[in-house]
Amino acid sequence: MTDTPARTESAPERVPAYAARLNPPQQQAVLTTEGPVLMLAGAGTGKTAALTARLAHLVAMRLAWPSEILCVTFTNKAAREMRHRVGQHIGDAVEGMPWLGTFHSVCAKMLRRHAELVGLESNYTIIDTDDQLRLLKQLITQNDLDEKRWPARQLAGLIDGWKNRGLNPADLSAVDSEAYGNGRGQQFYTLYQERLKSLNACDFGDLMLHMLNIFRQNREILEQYQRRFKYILVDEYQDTNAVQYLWLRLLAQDRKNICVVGDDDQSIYSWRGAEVANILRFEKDFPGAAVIKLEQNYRSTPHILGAASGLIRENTTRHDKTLWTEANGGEKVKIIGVWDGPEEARRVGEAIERLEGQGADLNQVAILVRAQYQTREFEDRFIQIGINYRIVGGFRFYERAEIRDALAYLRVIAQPQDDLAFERIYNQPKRGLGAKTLEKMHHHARRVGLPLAAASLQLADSDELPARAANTIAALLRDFLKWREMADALSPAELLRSVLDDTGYNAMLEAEKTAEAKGRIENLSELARAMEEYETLGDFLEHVALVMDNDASPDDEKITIMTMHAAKGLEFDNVFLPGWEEGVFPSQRALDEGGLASLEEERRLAYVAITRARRHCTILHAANRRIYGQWTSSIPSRFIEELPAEHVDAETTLAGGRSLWQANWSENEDPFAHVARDRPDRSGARGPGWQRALSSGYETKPARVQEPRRSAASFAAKPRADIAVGARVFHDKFGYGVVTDQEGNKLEIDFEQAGLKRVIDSFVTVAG
DNA sequence: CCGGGAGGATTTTTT
DNA sequence: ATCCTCCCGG
Repeated sequence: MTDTPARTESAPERVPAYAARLNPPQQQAVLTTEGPVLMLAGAGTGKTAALTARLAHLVAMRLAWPSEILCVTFTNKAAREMRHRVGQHIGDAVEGMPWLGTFHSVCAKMLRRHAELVGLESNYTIIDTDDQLRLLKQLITQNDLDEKRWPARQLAGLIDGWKNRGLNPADLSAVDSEAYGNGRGQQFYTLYQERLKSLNACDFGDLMLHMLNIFRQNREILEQYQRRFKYILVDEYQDTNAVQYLWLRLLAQDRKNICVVGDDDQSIYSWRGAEVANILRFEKDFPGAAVIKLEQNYRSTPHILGAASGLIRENTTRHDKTLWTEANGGEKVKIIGVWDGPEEARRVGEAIERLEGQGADLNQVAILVRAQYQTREFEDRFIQIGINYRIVGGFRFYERAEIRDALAYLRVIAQPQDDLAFERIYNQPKRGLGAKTLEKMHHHARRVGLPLAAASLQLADSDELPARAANTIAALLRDFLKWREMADALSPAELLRSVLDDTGYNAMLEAEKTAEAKGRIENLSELARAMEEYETLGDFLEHVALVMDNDASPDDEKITIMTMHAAKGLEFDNVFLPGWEEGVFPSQRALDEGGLASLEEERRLAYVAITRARRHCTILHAANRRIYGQWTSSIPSRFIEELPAEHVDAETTLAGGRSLWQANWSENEDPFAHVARDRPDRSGARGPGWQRALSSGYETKPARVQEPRRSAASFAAKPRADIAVGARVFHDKFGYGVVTDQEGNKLEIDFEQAGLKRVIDSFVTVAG
C-alpha cells in the first residue's frame, strides 16, 4: 500500500460540495474524521447522506485511499446503495473500494487469503441453511440421537447462536451444551465443525467466527489489517451481534477511527443475535467518542412523526432522541377498526383504488404486515379487484429447488469434494439411485477417506453395487468429467445450459407440462442469463453464496406488500398497517415469551413501521380473524392506545362494539386476566385495547352481531374443572405425565416419556 | 422407488 | 387451512 496521503486540516467554515446541503449535525458527522464517532440517526434523518458524504470526504481530503477504508453494512442492498451514492461523489475512485460490503462478504474475502489458518483451502464452499440442515441430520442419526426429539433445526439454531456470540465448541459452557441432546450440544457442535472442515466448507456464521479466531490467534495478521484500515464505518450498528462487535473492536483498536451509525429505536433483530447493548455502550468501549445526533426528519409529516415518537416513548431502555421536522400540515394517522380480515382487505383495496383515481404512484403505496401469513388476505382481494401488487420477501430466487439443483451441479463441477452438493443431485433428476446406494457410497467414502463422488466411482468399478446402479453412477461421473473439461472452454452460462440438457433436467420439467414446471424452466434460463456476466464458475458461485437476493424488476406500477422487518430502511408516501391486534401485533409469541424486552422490540417494530410513511399512514385492526384455520376474536393492539390522541383519527366500522365483546365473552368471568398480567406497569388495568373496546367509539348499535365460528378458541377457553396443576393425566400419544401449568384449555405437561409438552386439555384423561 | 396418507408445526430474515 | 416431512405399502 501507498503511504498516507498528506493530511489536510479541514476548515468547517469552508464546506466542500458533497457536504454543502447537509445540516449542521450531518456536517459534523462528515468532518469529525479522527477518533471514534457515534452517530445516532433517527428514522428519516438523512443518515445515508451523511455517511456517504463522510466517505467522500475521507477520499477527497486524501485522508485515506479508497482501499484503506472499511465500510460494512448488513445487506447487499445497503452495500450496493452505498457504493452507488459514494460513486456519485467521488466517481470511479469507488471502484477501488474492495472493503465496502456486508460483514459476510468482507469476511469471506479475508478468509480466502487466510483459509489455511483454520484448516480450509482458499476455494472453500459457503454452504447455505439447506445444506447445513441436511448435514446436521446426518450427524444426528449417525450418532444415535432421535431426530424427532432433538430436531436438526433446533441444533442449527443453537450453533448459529453460539457462532453469533463468538463461541467455538471449546468455549461452550456446560449450560450451553445442555441445551441439546441431553448435554451433547458441545459434542455435536464439534462434530459439525469437523465435518465442515473435511468438506472444505463453512457456513455463514463461520465466515465471521473464523476471521475472529484468526485475528485472535495471529497478531501479525490482525496488525496488518489494523494498519490497512485507516477508517472504519459501520452502518446499522444496533443490529451487530457479538462476533461482529468483537471483530470490529479488534480492527479498530489501534487507530480508533471508527464511526458507527445506528438507531437503537430501530433495533428489531435481537431474535437473530443482534445486541442493542453494542450501541448503548459504544461510548464506554471507545472513551472520548464524539456523539452526534441526527434528529431532523426529512421524511414524514408532523402527525406521523408525533404518533411514532409518542409510541416509542413508552419504551424504557433507549437513548433519548427527539425527532422534529420543519414540515407542517399533513393528515393525522388514521385508525380504522373493522369486523374481520376480509373487510380489512376490502377497506385497504378501496383506499388504494381511491389513491389510484387521484393519480398516485402505486410504487409509493405499501402494506406492511407483522407476519407473512397476513399477506394472503390481501392477495386474494387484490387479485379479485385487479390491483397490481408485488410481495417482497418470501421465496427468494436462489432458494427455489430447481435453482439449488442447478447450483449443486455447478458446485460439484467446480469442487469435486463438495459432498453436500453431490448428494443433492446424485438422483435428481431421477436416475434410479436410492437410499440404499447412497448409504453404500457413504460407507465406502468413509472407509477410503475420499469425497463422495470419487468414492462412488471406485464403488461403481467394484461388484459392491447392482450392475444397474453401478452403470448409472459411472455414467454420471463420466458426465462430470466431461463438464469439468467443458468448463475451461465454455462460459459458465453455456456450461449450465449443457448440464441441464445432458442430465435431462430440462426434459424432466418439460415432461411435467404443468404451469409450475414451466415456471421452473423459466427460472433456470433466468439463472443462466444471470450467469452471463461472470467470467469463471468460481466467481459466480461466490456471488451466489453471498448475494442471495433478487431485487425483483421494478417494471410497472405495483403496490408493495411486505413484512415490517423487510421494510426497514425504505419509505413510501402511503403506508397501510393492518392487523394491529393483540396476538397478531404484538405477536402472540412475543407476549408469551421474552417478557418486557420482547414487547419493547415489538414496539420498536411498530415505530419502524409508522416511520416508513411520508404522507399518509393508516392503521387497521379487525375484531375477528382466521389464524391457522381457526376463527379468533381479538382486541385492538395496545400500540394503538399508545399513540398520542392529538396525532390520530379513529374511525370504526365495527358495529358490534361493546355488545360484541360481551356476546363473545359473557360466559367467561375474566377472559382478559392474562392481558392485565402482561402489563404489570399498568396498575392492574386491563389492556388499552380493552379500554378502547369499551370506550364510546365502539358503542354504536350492533348491526351484525353474528357469532364468528369458534370465536376465541385460541385463548380464554375455560379450564377443565377436573384438572389442576399437579394432576396426573394420560395422553394417547405422549403417555402419562403430570400437569405443570394450566392456562385456559391449554396444559403444559411433563410426560414421563416424551418430556415437557403443551397440549389441549380435551386430549388427555385424568389418570388414577 | 414412488405415491399416498398421517402427523406436526406455523413470527420476524440476512448472509 | 395448509404445507412439509416421514413412514409404510405397493
